[in-house]
Amino acid sequence: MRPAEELRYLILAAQREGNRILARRLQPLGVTPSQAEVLRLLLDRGPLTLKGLGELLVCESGGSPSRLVDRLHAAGLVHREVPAHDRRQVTLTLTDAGRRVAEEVAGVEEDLHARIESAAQGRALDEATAFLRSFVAGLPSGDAVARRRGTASG
Amino acid sequence: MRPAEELRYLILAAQREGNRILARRLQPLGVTPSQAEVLRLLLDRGPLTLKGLGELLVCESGGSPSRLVDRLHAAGLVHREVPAHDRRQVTLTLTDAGRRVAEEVAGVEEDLHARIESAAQGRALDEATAFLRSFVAGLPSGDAVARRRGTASG
DNA sequence: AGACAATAATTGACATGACATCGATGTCGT
DNA sequence: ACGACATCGATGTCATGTCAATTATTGTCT
Repeated sequence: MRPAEELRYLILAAQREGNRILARRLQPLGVTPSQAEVLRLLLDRGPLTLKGLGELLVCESGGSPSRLVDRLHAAGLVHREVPAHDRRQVTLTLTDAGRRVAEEVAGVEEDLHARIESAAQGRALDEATAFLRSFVAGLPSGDAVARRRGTASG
Repeated sequence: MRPAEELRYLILAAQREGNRILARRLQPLGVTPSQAEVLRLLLDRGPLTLKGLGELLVCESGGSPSRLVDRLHAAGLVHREVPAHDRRQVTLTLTDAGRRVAEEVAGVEEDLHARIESAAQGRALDEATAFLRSFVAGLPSGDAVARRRGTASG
């Protein structure tokens, strides 16, 4: 098996398994991994428009995450408001319930990050990080990660 | 941003972008990345049952890939046969058309692998590979990669 | 003002993925 | 033989993801 091919499948496998682990841990909170990413972004970066949110999301890298936000709104976790100065945009905020869930999500993520670091077992993650940064540079979801690395939390 | 968190999102981003690149390149062939994985496995590893295929697939790591194969069968790329000795098992083979497409898929994958190696830029991929192997070890799709590494091609 | 391009979000269509459940079929113990 | 159990696939349901087309609204140019 060519090294690049194995790496490609390992990235696919890691994403799938990481997502499954996260999904199971998030299940008691009633949210999916994608929904959790939205909640965390709204918690850390205050009000966002759908477009602004889309530029920070790694999941749902393309178009606008309307349907993703729809479910969070239906669940009472996200508040939507149409500002008067531009009725094309939608301003998203966490409700009180949404903020509570978002904070629990942060705890769940801590566990997963600990598992990632334990899998590293002293190996330097810098090389892997640099490689992946290079691979996704200039692509939509790569830019999303870069934007989130740029500022405070996220 | 915590290193493990960035790495987590980079893996997600790399998987998404890699999949999009592959999907665009496969579009002229009329197959999706997941379908391409099935075709390649059938090309390299002769007849497979649905269960056997499922154990080698990294995508669709869970249950049985019935619906995935359904579309390939509907497209005339995969032949299904029910052996007499155990009518529970379905034997999958490539049709002639399926073999032609599978061979073209192999060429498309070469391009993507070249792009991966170019993103590596001399960086050692061994560390990244070892880290990801460790992370997915013992999990379904991690085992699938290991099984494929174990034998001849794939 | 009026035509027209640009922007933001929604929606439709299609294929995955994950999980649970169901039906058919073999196997095995008695 | 027969009934419990295991195995394999198929199917239902829900939530993503991706792309393209549509709608509503705003900015711009003449």
